Amino acid sequence: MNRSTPLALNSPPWLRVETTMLETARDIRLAYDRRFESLDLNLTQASLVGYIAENGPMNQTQLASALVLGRAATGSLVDQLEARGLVERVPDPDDRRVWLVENTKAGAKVAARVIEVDEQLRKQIRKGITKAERQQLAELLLKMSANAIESMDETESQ
Amino acid sequence: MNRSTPLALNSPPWLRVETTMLETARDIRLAYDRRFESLDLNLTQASLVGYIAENGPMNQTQLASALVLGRAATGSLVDQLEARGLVERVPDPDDRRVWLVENTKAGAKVAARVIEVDEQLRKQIRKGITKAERQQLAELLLKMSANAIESMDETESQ
DNA sequence: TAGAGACTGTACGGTTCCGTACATTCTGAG
DNA sequence: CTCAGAATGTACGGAACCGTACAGTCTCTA
Repeated sequence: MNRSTPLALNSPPWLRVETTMLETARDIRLAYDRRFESLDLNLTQASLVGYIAENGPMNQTQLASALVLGRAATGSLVDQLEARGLVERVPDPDDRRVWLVENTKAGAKVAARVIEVDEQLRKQIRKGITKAERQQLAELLLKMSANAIESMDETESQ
Repeated sequence: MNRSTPLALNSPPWLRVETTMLETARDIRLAYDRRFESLDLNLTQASLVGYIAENGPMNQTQLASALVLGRAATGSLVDQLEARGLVERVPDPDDRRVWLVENTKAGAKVAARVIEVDEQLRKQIRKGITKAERQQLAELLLKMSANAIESMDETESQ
């Protein structure tokens, strides 16, 4: 046991389930980061490389929306990966504004490992949880997401 | 519809449920931040004030662990709130190293609003979700959390 | 065939948090 | 009593993002 935080149970009373989720998300992100450390990547970087591997070259705006990041952050992310020779920017022949980001050979190799690692870890995280439960979980999450977004829309118009 | 990101469904294929959760957590945090904007607080600040209101004065290390934050971050959080007159540091009579952080009168007032706002938003986020579902959701989350942490412990010893 | 408006990527400053190192203070073993 | 080791809060540098502003391109309408 090398963890000071004793799990979400004795957490702030507000946010109950909500807090639990925030913390679970944090734990999962951390687990992924740890796992990708051996590849010298964090979760975001790994996602980018992996995403390109599965969906082909793509411009930065598309990447940003896929990764749920801003365009600026995505740009600097690509900078980092490009500096390390994992991806490269090639001009889009149809639009001189955009770069198509694609994996280099090295990047493709890393991407394969990324996908492997993801599958492994995902399996571990899902241990003891049935497919039906997962499905229900996903539904609830989406519902909460939608509710949260809806609540923001309301607040805006005040 | 004022949202560019079309929800988690068309997100990176890896991390499926996991990604959905990461994003849901992000949405919820955002919704809280938005909601607390009217009090000029973000979720973290609000949590601190609210937590003290319900649990009484407390030193920073305790606060840090309750908020799942580092001690340094907690310190600067208290700085901010102290500068705004919402909390104050009083010396602990039993230990000259520690400050007891407590709400000022203004802080207590804000805390009451925080708790209200939390209750409201929580209700909205839970719309269409039964208590049983919430309970199951919490269980699944805790299980995933535990799995994630366990996976990190393993990785360490390699 | 302009020219307004939308879109793409980048620059920059700001925020929130982490991790490490540090001075101060407490605590317990001898 | 003393002194090593633990704990508390702070200082500082760094990472990851956001949001805004901007220059360069495209695109569509008149």
